[in-house]
Amino acid sequence: MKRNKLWRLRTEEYSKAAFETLSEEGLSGTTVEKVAKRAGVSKTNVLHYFGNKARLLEMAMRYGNADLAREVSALLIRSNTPWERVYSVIEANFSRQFFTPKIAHAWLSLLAEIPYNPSYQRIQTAIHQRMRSNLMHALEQLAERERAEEVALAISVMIDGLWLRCGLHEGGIGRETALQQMELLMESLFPNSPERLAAKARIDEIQSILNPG
Amino acid sequence: MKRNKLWRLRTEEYSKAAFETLSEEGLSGTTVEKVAKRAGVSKTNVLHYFGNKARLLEMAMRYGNADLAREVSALLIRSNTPWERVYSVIEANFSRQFFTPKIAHAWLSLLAEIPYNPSYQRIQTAIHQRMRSNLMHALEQLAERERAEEVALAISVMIDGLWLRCGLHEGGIGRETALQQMELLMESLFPNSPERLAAKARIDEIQSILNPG
DNA sequence: CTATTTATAGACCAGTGAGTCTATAAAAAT
DNA sequence: ATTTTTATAGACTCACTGGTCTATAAATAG
Repeated sequence: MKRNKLWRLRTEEYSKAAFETLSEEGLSGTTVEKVAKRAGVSKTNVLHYFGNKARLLEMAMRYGNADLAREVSALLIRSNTPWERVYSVIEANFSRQFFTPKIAHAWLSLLAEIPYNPSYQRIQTAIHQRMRSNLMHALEQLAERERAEEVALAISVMIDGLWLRCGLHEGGIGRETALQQMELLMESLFPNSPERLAAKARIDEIQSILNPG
Repeated sequence: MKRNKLWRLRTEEYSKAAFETLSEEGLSGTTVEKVAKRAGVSKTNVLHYFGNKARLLEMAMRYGNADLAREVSALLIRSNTPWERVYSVIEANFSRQFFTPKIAHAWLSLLAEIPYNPSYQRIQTAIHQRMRSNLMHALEQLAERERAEEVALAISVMIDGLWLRCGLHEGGIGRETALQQMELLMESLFPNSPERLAAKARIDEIQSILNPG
């Protein structure tokens, strides 16, 4: 089995279709058949590429994360200071394109399965680990390690909580509210920091250039 | 259909069985048959009381919430100050008996279905609404309405996020870490407040008396 | 140009799960 | 005591789902 371009193209297509199906139908409503139909192919074909449903959903999870990871990277490489790196993580997580109920639904569906599937568990652990690592590299330059540690956790837990709410209650929490909440947290954790606010402003601007609308 | 004592007894039993099954098998692994087996009856009988699976899970959701609600009440009625009421909500949510991966798993499973089922949505909205209301009554006496509003949201989002993490990554977040995180948040939001710390200490004590171990 | 591999689909299979039908035991009502 | 209601279970149905088998078209290799 050598993986051609076609192979990569198809797996990408079908992972995407799976993620979208997940977001519209929920986990219980997501069948291989429906994913195939959405991609406009036969379910046999989907199975041909993934072998079984679990691997399909696993790839859907990776697919969903890839977008976010790119967004974080795009902001990180343009960051010059620790504070800018912190805000890169925050802004990317609430980007207009990604922080939507649809996507949050898909995530929720996958999260719920994590405790019962070691593969998903590993993927999710890696995702959290990377967020923690991104935050820690920046925060260690801004506070002692101990505090950096707990602040990094606070930030990422708050991010998770806001995503949860976004998926839960349609029209409840949107980008604005979420960013306002993050800012409440940041301002409380690090009050009176002009550097922090400057960094926030710069990343906000970069983000609105990269990703207008 | 007059609902006897037997009726209430059975629905309670089966709701509990459903909640436990959910926590051990996940949503996809939870079938009416399994719930019935766990309760030691036939699946026909379970269906006799609930009509269909959706209603069974709906009741499981209410069942899971009832425990928490009692815990909150038990602390609230013993609270004398606004700060104590705030900490009643916090402490109850991380009570040793409830803040466990098992229970978090069950919640996660149900949360994931909320976007696709209006009934679940209503229940969850009510739960969030009550938490918000509990927090607001207290916080309005401690800050202007606007700020009380956003602080209440921050607290409840953080609680949700910690529950999410508790369910996700076995051995990741436990009561100690969770309470430490909540305290980081509270200390940042309301620094240098002896009244707040006194309230925390008192509620902590009451809770450890009500619920030793 | 033929042979082999890869991509795709249709038909099919076996398992399962929700919900119903029928039957009987228990309880309540009259 | 008899009739009606409620509780419980076993057998069954029907839909659906993941996955396989077979077949064919397309592509690639030799």
